Amino acid sequence: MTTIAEQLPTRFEFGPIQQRLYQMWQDQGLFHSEPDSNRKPYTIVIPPPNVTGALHLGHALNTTLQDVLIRWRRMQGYNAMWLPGTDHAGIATQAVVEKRIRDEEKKTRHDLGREQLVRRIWEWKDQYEARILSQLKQLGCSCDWDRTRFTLDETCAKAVRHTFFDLFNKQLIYRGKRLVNWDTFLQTAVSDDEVINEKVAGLFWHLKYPVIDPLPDEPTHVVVATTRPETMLGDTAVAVHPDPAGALDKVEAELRERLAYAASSERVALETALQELLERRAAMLPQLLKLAQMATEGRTLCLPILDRVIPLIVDQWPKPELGSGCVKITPAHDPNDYEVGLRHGLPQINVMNPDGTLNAVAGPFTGLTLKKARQQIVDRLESEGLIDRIDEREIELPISDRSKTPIEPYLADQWFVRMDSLAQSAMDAVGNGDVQIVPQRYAYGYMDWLAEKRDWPVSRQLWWGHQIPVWSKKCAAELELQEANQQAWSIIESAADSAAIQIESKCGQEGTVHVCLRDETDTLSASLEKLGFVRDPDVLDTWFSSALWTHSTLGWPEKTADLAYYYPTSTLVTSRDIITLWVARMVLMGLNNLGQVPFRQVFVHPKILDGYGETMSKSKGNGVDPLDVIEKFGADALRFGMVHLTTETQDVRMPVQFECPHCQISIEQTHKNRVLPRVDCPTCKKTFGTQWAREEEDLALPRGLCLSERFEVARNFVNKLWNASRFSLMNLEGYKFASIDGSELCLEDRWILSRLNTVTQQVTSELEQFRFSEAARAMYDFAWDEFCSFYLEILKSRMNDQQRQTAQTMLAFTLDRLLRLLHPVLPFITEEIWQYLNIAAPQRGLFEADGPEPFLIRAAWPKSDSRLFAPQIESQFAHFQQVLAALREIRARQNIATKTPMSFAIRCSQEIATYLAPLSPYFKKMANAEATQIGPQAPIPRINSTMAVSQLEVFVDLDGLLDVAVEDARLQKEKANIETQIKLKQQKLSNASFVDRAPPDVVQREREALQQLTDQLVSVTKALTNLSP
RNA sequence: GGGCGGUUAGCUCAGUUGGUUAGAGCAUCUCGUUUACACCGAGAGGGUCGGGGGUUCGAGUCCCUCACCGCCCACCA
Repeated sequence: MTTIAEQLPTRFEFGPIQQRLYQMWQDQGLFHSEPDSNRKPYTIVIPPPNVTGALHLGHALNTTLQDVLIRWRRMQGYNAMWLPGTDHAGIATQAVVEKRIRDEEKKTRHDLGREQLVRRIWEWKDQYEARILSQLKQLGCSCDWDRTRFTLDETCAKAVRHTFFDLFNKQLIYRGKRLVNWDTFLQTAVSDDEVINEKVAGLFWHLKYPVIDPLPDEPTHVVVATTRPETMLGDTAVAVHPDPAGALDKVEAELRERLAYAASSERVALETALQELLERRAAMLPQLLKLAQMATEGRTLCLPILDRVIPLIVDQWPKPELGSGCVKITPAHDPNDYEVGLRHGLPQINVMNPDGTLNAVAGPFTGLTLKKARQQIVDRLESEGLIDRIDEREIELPISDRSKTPIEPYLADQWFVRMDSLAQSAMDAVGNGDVQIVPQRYAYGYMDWLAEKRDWPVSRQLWWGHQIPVWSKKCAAELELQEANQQAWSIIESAADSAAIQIESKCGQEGTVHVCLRDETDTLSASLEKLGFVRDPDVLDTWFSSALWTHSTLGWPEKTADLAYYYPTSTLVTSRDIITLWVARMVLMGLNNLGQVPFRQVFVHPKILDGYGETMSKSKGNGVDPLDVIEKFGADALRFGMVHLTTETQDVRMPVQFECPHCQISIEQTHKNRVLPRVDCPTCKKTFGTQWAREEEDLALPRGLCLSERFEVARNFVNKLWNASRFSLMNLEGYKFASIDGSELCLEDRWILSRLNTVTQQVTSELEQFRFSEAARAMYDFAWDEFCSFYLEILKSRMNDQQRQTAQTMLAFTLDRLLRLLHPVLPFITEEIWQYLNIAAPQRGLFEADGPEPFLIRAAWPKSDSRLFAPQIESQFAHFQQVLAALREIRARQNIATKTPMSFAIRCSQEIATYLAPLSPYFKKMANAEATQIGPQAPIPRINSTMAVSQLEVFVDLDGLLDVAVEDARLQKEKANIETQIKLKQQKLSNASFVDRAPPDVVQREREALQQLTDQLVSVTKALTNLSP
C-alpha cells in the first residue's frame, strides 16, 4: 500500500503550492482583523512602497521581516493586523510619467494640462499598484488586504486636509520666500533630502569688480571667485571680513594646536597648510585690511556688464584664508549669500525663470539658458579684462535626485511648517522612551536632525499630489487688503471651525489674504473664487501625507473603532535612510493629531549591497529581482534568506549572478555587464536578455534570472525540511494519539524535547529583540543537526511493534512544534506539511492532545514547558554524539568502507554505561558499529584504534583492518596536540596571579580540563606503544 | 569637516555581559548511492580575529591610536 507521503516528490515544488495556500488563507479570511476588545492588538503599517515601480530586494527584506513579526504575533494570540498600501510619491511618479509621455508622445505636461496629466498618472498608478500588491502576495505577506490604502485616496486626503488646516490655524504653517533647491527640469522645488551632491571637474573663475573712485593707495579692483559666474548678474554686494587679521590669527592658532597633537602622518600636511597660511598672510593681509577699511567707509563697486553700483560690506561670512578673501553676494541664488543678504538688508535679485533661463534682469542675456549665458558672460568679462584667472578644480554639483539635472538655488514663495514645537515633541517621544528605536544608535541621527528644527518646506510645484487647500488673493494696497480680508471673513463665518485666514503683508503696502478650507466645500470655494481668490496650484510634499500614514489609514480624523483599537501601532519596520524624512515626521504628526505616538518600536533593518559593497539601485543596474529569486528558489527560501541576513551589524553584501537561461550556468555580475540589456554566456556562447532589456529585440531574448547564490542555503534548508517531513509522514502510518505519562520516554526523547524547549525559548526571545538572524540560525541548526541528523535517524530503529506508538507520538509532536516555530519565516512549506500532518496524525500532543487546528497560520505559538527542560539529559546525550563522532572519524581515518561492520568497546563509569547502553542499537544503525562492551571493565580489543572523549574512551576493534601507518600518524598528531595544551594549561595554573585573581570556578574548570588532558595523554601514549610491534 | 558602522577561513557572515583549543554556510579535498533528502550523508584541510600600543591573571571582545572601506549629515565663494 502506498501512502500519500510516498507519492510526494523528493523536492519541494513550491510554485503551485504557494499559489494554492495563499488563496486558501485569503479565502478563509485569515489575514483579516477586526477590533476585538478581548484580545490585544498587534499592528504594523507597511512603509508604503512608491507606485513608481516594481519591488526590489530591499522591499523584499522589509516586508519579509514585517510578515515574520505579524505571523509570529498572530500565532502568539495577538489580534495581528498588517495594513498594506502604496505611496503616491509625488515627484518621483510625476517625473516618470511625464518622461514617458514626452518620450512616447513628444508632449509636455503643459500640452496635456493639469487634469489630463493627473488622469494619466492615476492610470499609471492603478497598473503599478496592482503589480506591487501582487508581488507582496507572492512573497507570502499576510496583509489585511481589506484595509489597503493609498496615500492619495479619499481617506488619506481627508486626513491631509484636516492636518493642514489644523497647522494653518495654529499658525504652524506659513507662507515665506525662501531659497529653495530648484529643479529646472521638473520646475519645482525639491527638498534638501532629494538633492545629491556629485563631485565633478569644474572651473573656478576669479572675477575683477572695479572699485568706484578708488583713491591712489587703494586697489582699483576687487577680486571675487565663483564656480557659477552667471550668478554675478544677481550680485548685490561684495563682502569682506571685518577683522581679517584677527580671523587669520585664529586660523593660525587652530592649525598650530592641531599640529601640537598631530600624528606623524598628518604633520606634513598641517605644516604645509601653516606655511601657506603664513605666506598668504604676508601677501594679502594689507590689501584685506584696506578693503575692510573701505567697506566700513561705505565704498561701492561697479558690477560689470550691468554697471550696477553695489556696496562693499563687512560680514563674518567671508574667510580671509580662502580664495581672494572677498565674496560676491548673490542673495537670490546662494544659501549662504541669502543669509548675508538678510543680515544686511540687501536686495534679492532673482535672475532666473522657473525653466532655468535668464529673466529680464539679465539684460543682454535674457532668455538664454544658464549654461549658454555662462559662456557669453565669461567671454564678455574676458574681453573687458575683468577675469583675473581661471582655476581648474573639483566642485560639488547639486543634482536633483528625481530628474538628475543640476539644482539651482532659487528664491520662491513656499509654504512652510514651523518645526520648533513639533520637532521638540518628537525628540521628547524618543528621549522618554515612548518610541524605542532599535538598534539604538539610530536614535542619534534622529535626534540631531530634529534638534536643528529647520522649518519644513511643504509645497511642491507639481500636479500629482494633495493640492494645498488654500485660496489666496493678492492685493496691491492696504485698503484692498482689508477689504479682501473682510470679504473672506463674511464667507467663512458660517464655517468658522473649518476655515481660517492668514494675512501676509509687507510693510502695509501690498499683501495677500490666504484662506484655508478644511473640507471639500464647493460652495465656499466657489464664493471665494468669485471674489478673485485663487486656489494655490501647488501640492504638498509627499512626506506630508506619509507622515499621517499610521492614523490616516485607520480613519482619522473620524473617531473610528479602528483608530481606538489599533492606534498606536506596535512596530514600524523600516530602512535607515528615511528615519528623519519619514519616521520623525510620523512621530510629530501623530503627536500633533492624536496626542499619542504613532508606534512603540521602530526596527531599522540593514541595507542590501551588491557584491562590490555598493547599494543596489535601478540606475546602477546591480539589483537582484525578488521575483527571480522566488521563481528559482521559492518564496520560503527568499524569506529565510532575508531573515538569515538580518544581523545587527547592518548592511548585507550580496554578490549577484545572472543565470544563463540556456545552460543554467551562473555568471558573476560585474561592473561591466550589470547594466547591459543583453549578455553573452561565456559557457554556452548563447545570448540572453537581462532585466534591463528595453528594446524589442532584447526583450525577445530569453531572460536570464538575476540571482544570488546566497539563497541556495535557504533553498536547501527548505528542501531538507520537506524530506524530513515526508519521512515523518511515511512513518506515521497507523498513528493513533496516546498521551504519554513520561515514564516511557527514552533518553533521546527527553533530549529532543529538552532541545525543542530550549530552541523555542531562544527563538521567541530573539524575535522579541528583532534578532532575526539569530532566530533563523537557531531554527536551522535545530531542525537540521538535531531533529534530522539525530532524532529522525534514531527513530528509524524504533518503528518496531513495541516502540512504535511512543515513537510516533513523539514524532508527530516534535514535527508539529517545529512547523509552528518555522511558520513565520517559512509559511508555505510549513502550512503545506501541516495540512498533510492533519491527515496523517490529526490529534497531536504529548501529555495531552492539542485542540485541532486546521490552519497552521493561526495555530498557537509553542510555549516553553519547564517539564521538558532537562540539561543533564542534554549532556548525557552529548556522550552518545561524541562516541558516534569518534566511531565515524576512526572509520574515515582508517578508510574502512561504510558497509564493513566494526565492533567497539567503551571504557567509562558505570553511570555513563547505564544510560549509554540502551543507545547502542543506534551505533549500529548510524555508524555500522556494534558495541561489544560498555563499562569500567570493558575489555580492550587487542588491535584497536582509540579515541578519548570527555569522561570515556572508545576502542574500535580493528583486527585485520588496521592501517598502522595511518593510526600512528594520527596518534602522534593527537599526542603533540594534547601536549601543547597541557603545557598551556600548566603555565596558566602555575601563574600565581591567575590562581589568586581569577574567579574560583574558572580556575577549577582549568584544573579539570588539565586532568582530562592528562588522562587523554596517558591513553594516547598507551595506544602508541601498543601499536609498535 | 562632523557623526555612525565595518575590517574574523578563498567568499559571505556569526561570535551575547572579557574566561576551555575562535564558529557556520558556500567553495576546496577524501570517501559514500545505507529504502526522507546528492538541493544528501560521513570525514578532512583552511584563521598571528586590519596594524600598533594599553588595561587585565586573561582581549576577537574593553580603552587609545593609525590605516583602509561604506553610509549619513554639513559644507568652501
